[in-house]
Amino acid sequence: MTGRKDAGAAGLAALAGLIADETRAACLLALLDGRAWTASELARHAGVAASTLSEHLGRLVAGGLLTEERQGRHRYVRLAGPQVAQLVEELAAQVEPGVRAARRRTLRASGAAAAMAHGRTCYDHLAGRLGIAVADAFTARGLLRQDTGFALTDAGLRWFDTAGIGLDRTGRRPLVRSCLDWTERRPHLAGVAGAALCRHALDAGWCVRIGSERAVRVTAEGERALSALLGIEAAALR
Amino acid sequence: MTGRKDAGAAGLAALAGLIADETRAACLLALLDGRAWTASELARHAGVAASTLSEHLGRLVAGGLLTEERQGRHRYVRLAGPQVAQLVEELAAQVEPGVRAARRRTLRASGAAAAMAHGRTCYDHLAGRLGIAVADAFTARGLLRQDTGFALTDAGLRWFDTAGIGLDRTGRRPLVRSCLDWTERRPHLAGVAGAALCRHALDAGWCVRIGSERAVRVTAEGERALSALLGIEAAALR
DNA sequence: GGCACACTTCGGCGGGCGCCGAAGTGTTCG
DNA sequence: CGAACACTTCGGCGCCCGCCGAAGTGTGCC
Repeated sequence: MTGRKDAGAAGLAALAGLIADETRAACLLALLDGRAWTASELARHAGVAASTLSEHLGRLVAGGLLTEERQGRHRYVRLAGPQVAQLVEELAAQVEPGVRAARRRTLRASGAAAAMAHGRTCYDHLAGRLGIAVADAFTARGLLRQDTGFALTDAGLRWFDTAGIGLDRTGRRPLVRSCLDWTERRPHLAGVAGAALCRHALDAGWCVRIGSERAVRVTAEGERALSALLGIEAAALR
Repeated sequence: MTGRKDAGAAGLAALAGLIADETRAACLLALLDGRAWTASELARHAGVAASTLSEHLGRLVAGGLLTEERQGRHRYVRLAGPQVAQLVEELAAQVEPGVRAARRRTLRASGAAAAMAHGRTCYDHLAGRLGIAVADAFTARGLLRQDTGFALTDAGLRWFDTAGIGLDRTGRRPLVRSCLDWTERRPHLAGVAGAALCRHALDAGWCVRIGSERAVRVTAEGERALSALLGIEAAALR
């Protein structure tokens, strides 16, 4: 080692460099809703010209953070997978302590922020107070073990089975993973199980998306289901 | 939302920007050994002038990724905590797929790389084939559950107790966490338990550091202990 | 006290990157 | 077919950032 840099350093810097731009960061955060956005939607969201955003998308796709899907004159992009979502989440969670002051400044300037804190999706699973309530209920009922790590118990596996929520255990993705919540600073349920639960909650009408953002609202039917299946009191969701 | 960027985007970009420089990235990777380095050591390691590195350190400290400790005319820096190590690890793990080709090019150019793949520390816990062997042995003996997440079992807690390795469960840090291994692409044991085990392994002479890098070598005594306590065959460590 | 050493500050240089608007390509729709 | 639209490519501009060497500050050693 004559003083030259590590081979990995260049790769690490390049990957971080993809995120190290405010416009690209805004795109990645927007795409955390797990859906596909068009280039113009992202350009409007980020407040830059279409031509500028086109170049950004090119770099993000080339760097493997996004995948694209062309349909006619539209270019749809989405996060390349759960690993990318996890990466962005983790970076964002690390940022929060510093940004908290700013958030306090804006106070509850927007009702949108309040709705996000209340309940939202985090790529493909539930987050916010709703996500925390679910994770806590799982833990309290002995379905999820959080004291010595983060794993479903056998009772937890049975719960998914009896609830009729199938878990695909064939892939490489972990069955369950903890994901640090931005707003609550506590872990919620991610991984295959978290995604399956979220999908079921949306499909079964337990909660519905608010507007075009990531925020979700629990329906009356959802309150009944969460109370019956997990013992979550409706009050805890408000 | 008139088209202006999210408040979080600026923070995310700023954090990523700290890592998005090859010199700073090389420093962070070097500091993954969990020890404190002086500014000149890092400058030599990264191959830049002392003045250049001084500025980099200033930014990393200001950004909260490093903490510094002045001793006389030396400036010692280290990673600010396990969260930072985790962040860098995760980014680096994401990079690997792309860098693999390059690694294959250099082949086993350096024996140092082979030693690192064999066994090393990853901030404060064990990694490499050694780390994987330990995690696998834990799992095979029913001490660690990896199929439904990643958590110690009650038997696992007892194992630490009888081995005389204390676990501090008072802090905020999770007792156990999975950490994706760069070289093996499989999870190994991190968190409080991983750190305690690594510390014990070094203190008890189960393994020793090779040179000044992160690589470690299992001693004859270590082979006996790992065989007796975890049923790890010495052959699996070579 | 004087010298060696670790680190910091400063000015200056060069390169890279993000931004835009204008022009070009391909798609959809009337 | 022509107009509207989504996206891309290209020049050009300006700024920021990483680099260095030289000079300055503080510490430790003889």
